[in-house]
Amino acid sequence: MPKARNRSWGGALRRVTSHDVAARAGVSQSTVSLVLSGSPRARIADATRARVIEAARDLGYRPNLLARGLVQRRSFALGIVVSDLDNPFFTEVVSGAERVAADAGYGVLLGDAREIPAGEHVQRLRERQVDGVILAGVAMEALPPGALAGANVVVVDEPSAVHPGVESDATGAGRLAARHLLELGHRRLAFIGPASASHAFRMRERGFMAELREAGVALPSARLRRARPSVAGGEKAMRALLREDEGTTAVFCANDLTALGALKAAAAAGLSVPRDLSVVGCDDIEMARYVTPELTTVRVPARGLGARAARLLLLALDGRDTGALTGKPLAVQLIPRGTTAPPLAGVCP
Amino acid sequence: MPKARNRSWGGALRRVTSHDVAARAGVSQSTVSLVLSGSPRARIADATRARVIEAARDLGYRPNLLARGLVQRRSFALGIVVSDLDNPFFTEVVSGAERVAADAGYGVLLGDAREIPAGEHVQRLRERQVDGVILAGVAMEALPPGALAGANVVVVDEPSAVHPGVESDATGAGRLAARHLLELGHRRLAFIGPASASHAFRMRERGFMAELREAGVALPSARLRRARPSVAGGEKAMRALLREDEGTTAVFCANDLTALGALKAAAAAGLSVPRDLSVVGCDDIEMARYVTPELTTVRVPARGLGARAARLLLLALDGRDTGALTGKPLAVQLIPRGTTAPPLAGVCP
DNA sequence: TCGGGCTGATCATACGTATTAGCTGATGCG
DNA sequence: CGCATCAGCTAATACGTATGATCAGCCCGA
Repeated sequence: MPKARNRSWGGALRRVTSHDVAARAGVSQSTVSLVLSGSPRARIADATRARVIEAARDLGYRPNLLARGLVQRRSFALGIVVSDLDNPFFTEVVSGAERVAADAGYGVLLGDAREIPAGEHVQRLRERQVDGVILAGVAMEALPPGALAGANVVVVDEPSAVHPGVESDATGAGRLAARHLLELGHRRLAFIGPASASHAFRMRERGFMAELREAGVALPSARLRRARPSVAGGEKAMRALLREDEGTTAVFCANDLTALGALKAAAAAGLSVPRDLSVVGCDDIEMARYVTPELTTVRVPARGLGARAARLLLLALDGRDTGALTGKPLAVQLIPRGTTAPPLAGVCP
Repeated sequence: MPKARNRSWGGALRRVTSHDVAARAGVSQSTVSLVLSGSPRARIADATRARVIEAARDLGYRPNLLARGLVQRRSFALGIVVSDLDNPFFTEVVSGAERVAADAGYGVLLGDAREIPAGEHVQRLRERQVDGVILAGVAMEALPPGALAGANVVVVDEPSAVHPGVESDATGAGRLAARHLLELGHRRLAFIGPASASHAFRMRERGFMAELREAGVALPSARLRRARPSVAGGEKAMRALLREDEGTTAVFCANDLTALGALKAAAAAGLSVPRDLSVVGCDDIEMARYVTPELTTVRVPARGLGARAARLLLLALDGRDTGALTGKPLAVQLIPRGTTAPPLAGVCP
């Protein structure tokens, strides 16, 4: 059997390199590099430039970004770590960030912090030399100290003295929910949310409470329920609330998944929403429009947060001024739908 | 102002390299490499090994995976390109793949084919030297010829003579839906699905049609509606169906998003589901359980597909036998819920 | 005494690119 | 004619790691 010259199967093809292009164009490798990716002010004769480009096209040359990254000390990739890839809110954040990163020619490395802790993901991403990292839904305290030292990081909905951040108006979200329910006439309100280290959750709760306080409405501790921010968590918390408390007429949930769980539990208990109970969520994930009745919620622009985080990161990498993008929280908006209504009057209207 | 020795701000820290570790441990760089990532059978004295490990720990050494990838010609990363990152089905596929890849120490590069075509994503991923690529929801014909030449590719739910694939039993899904509706007594059936190049969609349709044919039930062309596989597409198609056709008692939609759209249109037309119309979806995305009534659908294990694709890819990269994982489609399962019921009898039961 | 085998480490090089300094010939200028 | 300038290209090197070849001892058997 004769030795195969160019085995196209059973072994990796030899990648075509800039040296191959150089040989075919009759120039040096440096020239190829200058033509194909050098600064545009490089002085190359038009004829030479054309020969190189043609040779590259003929050979199907593709630069090796690992090599480029090694010498430039930039990988033109960024990482994004989210707390829960199964939460539609975070997949929207990812989706928004992916789009602007890809448009800018950046690669996107993904990390889901459910199985592997966020700190570990950050380590790995840094080993891969990503130019920056976006953290969403990850509490800073959950990271080992120094994990982010010297890294370009943008945090979503989490305050940081050292890293720039992108945030939604979480306090405002809580206030909007409270005001909506108060205006409908509710006075016996409950809150379901996580005892989470996550800042956004804390602020939604705080805004809700502040608005109640300012309206002179009290929220007894029995109506403050802790739950993991998932459907199952919301369901469980709602069951407990219904068991231990009689008079609640409206409940605000820290996110939509929780609210969906609450709706489930309410239905299971034979309650009719919004007649017997009003429910407000937060996030406005797509699902919120498909439950019946449709979920009243506070819209948080997840895709916008992701996109803005990516833009901020890219600007910072270019050493550009990031002032214009930082500072002002993204606006949230109450979306009144079908799960809220005035409370049933005591006996008769 | 004295010159800062080690500026920790205002400039990138010099990364600590294996040379630094070598210097501190009093050995050569090669030794460091052998200790930290050489084959375990490398002959290194225990004392030396300990010194190196300690030095690495003290300095916080992290290997540069770009450099490693360059020399090993492996990046230990894989790419995943999906047709639509906003479709929960595909985010589940991604989620499943990410988990097994991360567990195996692989990085995951993400590409969304809505803005940038799949072929372009594949090119970029190959420039980044990913070891393999997973394609989900991407029709092979949509790729420029040769885009995958010489690459390790696993396709999800798309047949390929050249690349290994992972698939669900799409024909079976169509058959299950048909059988379910037939058993309930429906005879005037409709189908809503994309005129898509995607194989899974075609097979779902084909299975549905085959089952009807074998049962001697005809499906007139007015009841075969084309729609983009999204909520909006389903809604539009359902509106058209209701406008142009009177007698339909049940409809099978090629995926759940389409079915949700159909439900929307039905409700808008004043129809009561499942009394006036039965609807069956396909995928069993999480949303399916939150509409009211809950959507009857055929469960396709999205996460399983993603996980299996990743496992298959990793096996292939190790040159291991992939036979055990390939071949048998993943089973699908009818999930009867609230959107299907027997048809209303002609006049009176 | 010599050679052979073994252990434990190092030397040198390659991976594919970007980039700086330098080379060559031609042109301009006094 | 002498020298500086400049366009257009190349040679050489660095990026940080992995790895095959090599080497220094050292012990042992003949």
